[in-house]
Formats: sequence, structure tokens, C-alpha cells
Amino acid sequence: MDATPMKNGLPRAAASGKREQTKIQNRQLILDAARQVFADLGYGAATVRDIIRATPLASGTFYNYFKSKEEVYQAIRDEVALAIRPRLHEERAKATTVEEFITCSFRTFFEYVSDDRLNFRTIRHSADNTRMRVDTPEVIAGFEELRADIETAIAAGLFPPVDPDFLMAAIVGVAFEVAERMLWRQPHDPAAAADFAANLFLGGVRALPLAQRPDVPTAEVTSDAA
Amino acid sequence: MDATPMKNGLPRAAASGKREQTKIQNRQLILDAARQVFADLGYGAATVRDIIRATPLASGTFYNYFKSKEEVYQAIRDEVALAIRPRLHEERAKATTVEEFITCSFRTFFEYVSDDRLNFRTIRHSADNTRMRVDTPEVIAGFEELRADIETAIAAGLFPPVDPDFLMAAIVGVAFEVAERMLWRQPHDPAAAADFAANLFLGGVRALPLAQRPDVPTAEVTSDAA
Amino acid sequence: MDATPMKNGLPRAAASGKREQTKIQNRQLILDAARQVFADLGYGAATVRDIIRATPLASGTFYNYFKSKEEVYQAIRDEVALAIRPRLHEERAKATTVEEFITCSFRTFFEYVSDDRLNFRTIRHSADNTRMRVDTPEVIAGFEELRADIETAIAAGLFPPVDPDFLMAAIVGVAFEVAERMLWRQPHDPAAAADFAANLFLGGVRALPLAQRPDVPTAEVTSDAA
Amino acid sequence: MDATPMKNGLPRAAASGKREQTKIQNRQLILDAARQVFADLGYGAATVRDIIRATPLASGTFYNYFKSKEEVYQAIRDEVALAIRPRLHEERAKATTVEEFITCSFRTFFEYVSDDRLNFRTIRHSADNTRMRVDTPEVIAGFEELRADIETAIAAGLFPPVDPDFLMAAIVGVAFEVAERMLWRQPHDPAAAADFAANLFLGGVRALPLAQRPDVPTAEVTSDAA
DNA sequence: AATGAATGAGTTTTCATTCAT
DNA sequence: TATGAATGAAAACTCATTCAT
Repeated sequence: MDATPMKNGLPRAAASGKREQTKIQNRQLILDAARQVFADLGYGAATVRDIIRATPLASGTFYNYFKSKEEVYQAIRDEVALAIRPRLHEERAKATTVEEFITCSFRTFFEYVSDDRLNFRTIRHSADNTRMRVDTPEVIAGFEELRADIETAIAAGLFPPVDPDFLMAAIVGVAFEVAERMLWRQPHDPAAAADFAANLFLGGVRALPLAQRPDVPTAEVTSDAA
Repeated sequence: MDATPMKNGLPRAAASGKREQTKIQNRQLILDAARQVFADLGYGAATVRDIIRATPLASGTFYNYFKSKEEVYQAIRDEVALAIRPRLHEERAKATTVEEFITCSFRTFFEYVSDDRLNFRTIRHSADNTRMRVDTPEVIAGFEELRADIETAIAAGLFPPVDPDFLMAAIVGVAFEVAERMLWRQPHDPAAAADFAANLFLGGVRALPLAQRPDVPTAEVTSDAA
Repeated sequence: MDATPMKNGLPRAAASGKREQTKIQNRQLILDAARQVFADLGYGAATVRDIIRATPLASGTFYNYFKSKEEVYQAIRDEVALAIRPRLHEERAKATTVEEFITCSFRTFFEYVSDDRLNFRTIRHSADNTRMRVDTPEVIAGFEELRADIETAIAAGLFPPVDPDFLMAAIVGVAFEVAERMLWRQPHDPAAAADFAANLFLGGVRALPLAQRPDVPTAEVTSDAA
Repeated sequence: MDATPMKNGLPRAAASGKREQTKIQNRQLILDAARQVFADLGYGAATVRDIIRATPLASGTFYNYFKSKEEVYQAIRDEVALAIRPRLHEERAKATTVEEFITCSFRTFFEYVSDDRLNFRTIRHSADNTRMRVDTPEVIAGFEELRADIETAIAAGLFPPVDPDFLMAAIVGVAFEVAERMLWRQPHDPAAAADFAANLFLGGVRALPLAQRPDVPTAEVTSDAA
């Protein structure tokens, strides 16, 4: 008789009783189900019921963890942002030349997408309206961080003093659209995608690597068993 | 037999040859309402009821024109595609250099977006899931046309033999993301946006125009009375 | 071809097509069902489903007529207030003596209750919380009207200058509680109840009519088949 | 075996003889929370969850003390009945004249209400349906006791042989309604309310005390800090 | 005993669609 | 064809109650 049990919801000493375990596990169950459902149906068409159904849990349980479909989505998005932002930021911070800045950013991004297709697709196909895109602190922060890094790079003389807003937009646009095509191809080749994007940014169309494009195999979107 | 048929709530003009007129008009009423609703709520959150409510018509009437929300959306998208594709295709067909190909494409696109913000936002914020993006003949054709034009340009020696798929993706990505930022600024400056994008593609980051970026004015997204 | 059909929801010439008929009928269907359900279960325990079930209508139809259970209740209460208030007010206005004021008021009230047990019970057993009692304009107006009439009567010298607020409360309290007991007895005798209440107010306990009380027959509350 | 049982979130005092103490205390916590919740929301709208939330206890704990919301309500009502009935009965038993019977009854009642507004409001605003009113032994007993006392008083020649049922109803009605108004006024004046009610019963309207009614101060119902 | 997450039946509510007028 | 109320399936959400810890 010596361990301090929990008190009124405050974390227990070790914070890892069987109950806590289950809670964490259930949260993940829901998030995983949601990821799949969003990727399958798109955010708009998905319902809370769909998510619950893809789970061994009871309907009421969902609401112990999230208030709504949107809240789950934001959690997923924040998870993604949390997973990739530090990596990107670190790469960019280390860069001492434009080449490094650009190349490393794209490589990191495409590798992440390739590793985590489901999350990427969830985010990608769920950008439902402006409000959602802008409201999540994690995501807006991610975009802002890129812009800030660009501004820093400009200040450091790495970049010419270009419009950082537009440049950020261009990077994001290329990253997402090219990533999509990369996933349509088998096998996924993040290095090639990164090469392409980086060369585009570094020298324009004329600097792009010459294509040895593997036949786009009828680009099946859903079946994705690489 | 005591019912004078009505037209849109207004007593019909004596003669009756204008059936067709009314039909076209009602169709437009619905499309306009849908455009606004999609732009406001996003495609996913919008309901047929919302669209009808934004119309002087009765709910049943909707189904005389469209089978579902999706069909309306497709109609809007096709309208957009129809409005912009010929222009783009024509520009690109005339191009005899990479410079022309790229520059004219972007200029045309940004001008269109600037002229028709509502349609752009509708499309942009409704890219809800892959199936939708791919399924509409008009749109897939639009993307394909761009790719075909790229391939033609490569064959003609205008472009180096790059990966046309990725190039298309990069163009589309930059076009859409930069267009969004262009709309956040007052006044809209399609020429500057086109300059930026064209230079990026022609010479990479180092070729970008130096920024005289007008302070992004608290980027109010909704109020848009340029 | 001469009658003006309706235009966009504006009332049709005669305002009594088959559709309008049905609407009025459905509204009544719902109100009647609600009356019964409230009387049976009490307002608090009743659910919208209960009301719908007591109706031949579909669930969605309920919401074409009322936003919530509370709105139905208010409609019923207003109906009651509208039915009884003018009668009471008229009686009281005609009164030239305290005796008349008091006697006629109670007689009218008890007769109404006797005629319309269901409505009375609905109101009576649903006084769920202060907010509800006070918020409905019709009801608050009913109480206020009584007080105003009392104040008028005082000004006219009919009543001594007593506290009109308390007097109103006393009248209301006696009316409702005695009415309840009246309904427990068979046969209902509104005249006797009115006599009792009137005499109490006119001369106090000592002026009350001597009892020939019919055996309260095990006061069955629910079974009410007079 | 590492769990120190806890008490109410606070680590339990070393010794363990005070089990009983805790139980009584928790019961009171629940009853107090319920009183407040019922007074705030009304019995019908209140949920067990609401009550638990207003408590430092866990939801499961509720069921160690009560089976349902209704049981809590009954407990509160019985508490009230137990608090006031003996006082009332005693007063009435001592009465040797109508005057005493009536006057003392009302004074006792209004004083109780004034002292214990919360309980009064709880009862008052929760009279949700007939079944509840009649079923609780304590309450029905309270009403019956009043009637029995009236019958005793009639037998003793204190009262004329009036209808004891109606008289009871009238007393109850006046008591509750006037009590409500008394609480709306600041400061509460139970003596004045008792005077008013007693005089009404002893001599009718004409015997009522002349009003020096303090301006009903915008009758704030909720803010009640007398 | 106390805890509080899980349960799932039940309720409220919405909405696409139909169909009599 | 236009109308708009009716429909009922299905979605969102709540809540009393249980039960492993």
C-alpha cells in the first residue's frame, strides 16, 4: 500500500494504468478508422457513422474522444503537420544554398508522402473549404513556417528578394500536385519527384531532368498495394 | 381549369413561345445559387436544400434540371472548363517558344480567375475527393489537353523531353495556389501573378521578379469586393 | 383561365385549396396528439417521437409545423389562453360589484376547465419551470390582464385597495387547485366549485357553503370517462 | 494491491472509521447538486448527468445512492415534507380558533419558504405530472394531513362543516402562488404574505390588509440574494 | 465504495426525393 | 412545368446505466 492512485482525473503517478492504455488505444482506433474512411470517401461524404462502423467501438464512444467529424480531421491533420514540419524546418534551417534549401525540402516531403500515403491522401482530398484550411493552428503554422523560412533565406542572401508569399504558394502547389502523380506510379519514386521539383525551381523548365517516365500504369487510384 | 401557369413567380407573358427561355433562365438561377453556396460553404457542407433556398424556385423544380448536387457541381465545372480551355489551348497552339507557351498560359489563366473569382473558388474549395476530380469528362479532358499540348510542344522541340505528367502537375499546382494568393490581395494583379509563375518555370527561383509585394492586407478571404 | 393562382408562397385568392386544407388539418393532428401525450405523460417525459407516433404523419412532417416540443406546447397554451382570456376579461369588465367580479370569474373559469379537461390538464401538469411559465406572451398576458382588471376594480372602488399582485396570485392558486379537485369528482360540478371559491373570496372560510360533498370516489386521476 | 482508496478526490484520512460519514456526506452532495439543478433547469429538463456534473463525484457513484433522477427528487421532496409537516401539524393541533388555525399555518409555511427558497423552487417548478405529485408517500401524506386537520377542526366546531377537500386545495393553492410572489419581492416578507393569506381566508377580499405594496422591483426571479 | 470510460438504445434532426395539385 | 408539403431513411448526438479497475 504505497502507490498514489489517481485523484479526480489528475494524472496518476505513472499515467499508464490499464485504463489509460485503453484510452490511448481507442483514440488511435478512431483516428485510424477516420484516416481510412476519409481516404476512401473523401471528407465531405464521410459520416461519423462511417468512422464508427470502421471501428470495434460503440457509437457513443466516439463522442468521448471527439466532438465531431471535423475535430477528428483536425487531429489527423495536426498529427501530419507535427510529423513533417519539424523535419522540413530542420532541413531548411541547415541549408546554406538555394540548392540545398529547395532540394532537401522536396526530398523530405516526397519521402514522407511516399511513406505515409494514407495521411497524405486524407489531407489532400479533404481540403473542403477555405475555413478548414486556415483555421487549424498546426496547418496554418506549417504554411507560415515555410514562408518564414523563405524570408529568412532571403534575408540571408540565399534567395533573391522574391515575393515570399507567391514562392511559398508555388512550392506548396508543386509539392502537392507532383506528389499525387508520384503516388499514381508504381513503384513510387520520391527521389525522381524531388529531382523534378527541385530542378524546376532551380533552373526552370529547361533544367528539368529528361524523362524516362515509366509507363503510367492506368493510374489506378484506389488499389494501392505497392 | 382555373390555373394560370406561372413562371418563376411572375405571371407569364401572354404568349407561350418562351418556354425555352424560362428553362434556360431557371437553369442559370440554380447554377448561380449553387456557385455562391459552394463558394460559401464548400461543396461537402452544401446541401441541395441550401441551393434551392438561394433560389426563388421550389424544391421540386430543382430536379427538373439536375439529378443531384454533384450534377450541378459538374455542370459548373464544365462551364468553367468550357470557358477557359479553348482560350488556353489556342494560346498554347500559337506558341512557337517555351516562353510563349508558358507565359501566355499563365496570363490567360490568372486573368480568367481574376474575372471569375466565384467560379474559381467554387472549383478550388470543392476538390473533395479523387473520384470527383477524375470523373468529369470536361475536367479530365482539360488536364489531358494540357498534357497533350506539352507533349506536342516536346515533339516540336519547344520543350526538352521532360516528364509531361509531372510538368502538367507542376503547372496546375502553381497556377491554383498562386491564383489563391493573388485573390487574397487587393487589387488583384493577374499580370504580376503570371509574371511570377512564368519566370519560375522559365528560369527557376533565380529568375523570379524581385518583389514589390503590396502588403497583404489582412488577407480577408470572404469580403471580396475588388 | 382567370383565377389567380398562388405566387411563390403568397396566399392564393381564396386561400383554401386542398393543400391549405391539409396543412391546417395536419397542424391540428399534431396539436391534438401533443395534447393527449402531454396529458398522459407530462410535458417533461413526453418526446417529439411520442407525439409523432400518436399521429398518422411521418417524423419529418412534424418539423414542417413546429421546431420543437416546446413550440407545440406553447401553441397549445396560447390556444387555451386565447380561448379563455377574452371570456374572463369580458366578465370582469361587466362587473359592477366585487361579488360579480369574483363570482363570474370563477364560474367562467371552472366551466371552461370542465368543458376542456384535456387542455387544462396539459397546461396544469406541464408547468415545468419558471422560464416556460413566464416566457409565453399569451400566458404572461393572461396573468397581467387579471392583475390589470383587479387594479381597475380597485380604482373603481369595487375592491378595497389591496395588494393586486397577491390577490391575483391567490385567485390563480385557488382556481387551479380547486379545478383539479373538481375534475377528480364525478360528475364535474363547476357551479359548486365556483360557489366555493367565490364565497371564500367574498367572506372567508366562514362564508363557505356547507358541504354536501359527494364521496370522492377513490379519486381516480387517469380514468376520466364521465 | 497498490490502490489507496480515495474519498471524494481527497486522500482519505488515515483511520477508516468514518465510512458512514462519507456516505452521508456524498448523499448530501448529490441532493444539494440536484436541488440546484432542478431549480435551474426544472425537473423535466434536468438529467442525471447534469446532477453528477454539479458534484465532485463520479457518475457511477450516483447509483450507489439513488436509482434515478426521480428518486433524488422524491428524496428532496420528502426532506421538505419532513421539515415542514411536523411544524404545520403542531401549529394546527394547538389551534383553538379558526383564526389561529389559519394564521399559524400560513405564517409557518411562508417562513419556511423564505428560509428555504431553493427547496421551494425545486418542488414548485418540478410538479411535472400527476403521477409524481400523488405517488410520493411523504407528500400525499402532507396533503392528507392538512385535510385530516381540517376535518378534525370541523369536528371540533372550529370550522363550519365545509368541503374539506376544496378547502385544502384552496389553502395549498394560495400558499404556493403567494409564496412565489413573495419570493419575487425584495426583501422577502413572510409576515405580510401570511397576513394577506390569513385575512383572505378569515374574511374574504374585504378583510384583506390594505396594500403598502413595495414596488415589485423588476421581479428578478433568478438573482435571489436576499 | 469510488471511478469514469464504454455501451447502445433512443431521440432529435436533417435532407434528398417524390408526387398530388 | 412549377409547386412545396410529405416522406422516411439515415445522420448526429445524448444519456442512463454498467462494469472493469
